[in-house]
Amino acid sequence: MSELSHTFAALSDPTRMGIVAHLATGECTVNELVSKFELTQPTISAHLKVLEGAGLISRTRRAQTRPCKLRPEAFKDLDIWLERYRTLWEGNYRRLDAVLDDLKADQDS
Amino acid sequence: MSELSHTFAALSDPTRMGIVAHLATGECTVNELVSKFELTQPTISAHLKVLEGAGLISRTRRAQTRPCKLRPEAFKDLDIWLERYRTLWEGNYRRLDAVLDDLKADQDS
DNA sequence: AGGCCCATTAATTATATTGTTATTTATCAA
DNA sequence: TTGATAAATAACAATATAATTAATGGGCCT
Repeated sequence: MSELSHTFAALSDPTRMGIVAHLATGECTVNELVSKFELTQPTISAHLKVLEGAGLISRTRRAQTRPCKLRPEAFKDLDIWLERYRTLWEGNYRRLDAVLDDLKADQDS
Repeated sequence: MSELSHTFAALSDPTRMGIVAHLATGECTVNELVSKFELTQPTISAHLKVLEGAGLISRTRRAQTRPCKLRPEAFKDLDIWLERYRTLWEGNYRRLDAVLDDLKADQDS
């Protein structure tokens, strides 16, 4: 149910990629991101909403702030998707059977 | 110069994800894709243009047809990007040093 | 309660995306 | 050269995205 196309859409904006890269260093609040990227605060909030909707980040409440952090599961899902294509550039020393099964399943759907 | 955000944008459309999945089975022409996805030929052509612009596919000329195939380098680039985040969900048995170096480089830019 | 700070929501604008139909270009084959 | 087929381009409509400013909501102080 994770709708990977939403994840890709969320990552298709350079600002959001930047936010994600920044969050890789650890949690941070909206205003911290506002001062890092030269955009207004509502713009940053909108980007965070997209990232959250795609499952790339999660948010909590701490006093007045709403710190966000990366959601590992989203990245794991990306890796699983990419796995299908790994044989394109790597020797096929990984699970080629799984790749073929996936493709078969796609054709049935 | 590979502009990963373009790659993500290209993959953010379900039709284009479908095209990519289909191309994983091998080369195919525009019309083959038209009959697989229920969209008009110009629409498919437009999608292919986006995928080509993002470097995800390459195209050749064979008689009247323009077969397309996946470009492994694009997927490799995705994997390299994802590498930074792998420590989020895996034990950090991979190149943690490289991850930290990357983050440092980002902050300088 | 009143003020301050962090963040969201509303309204608006400009631009990009995705699809359509109609037309054009290009290659093959007779 | 003519006709057929493959694909690209043009013109256009509908919707989505990303940014802004202005207004609102909510938690923390004294």
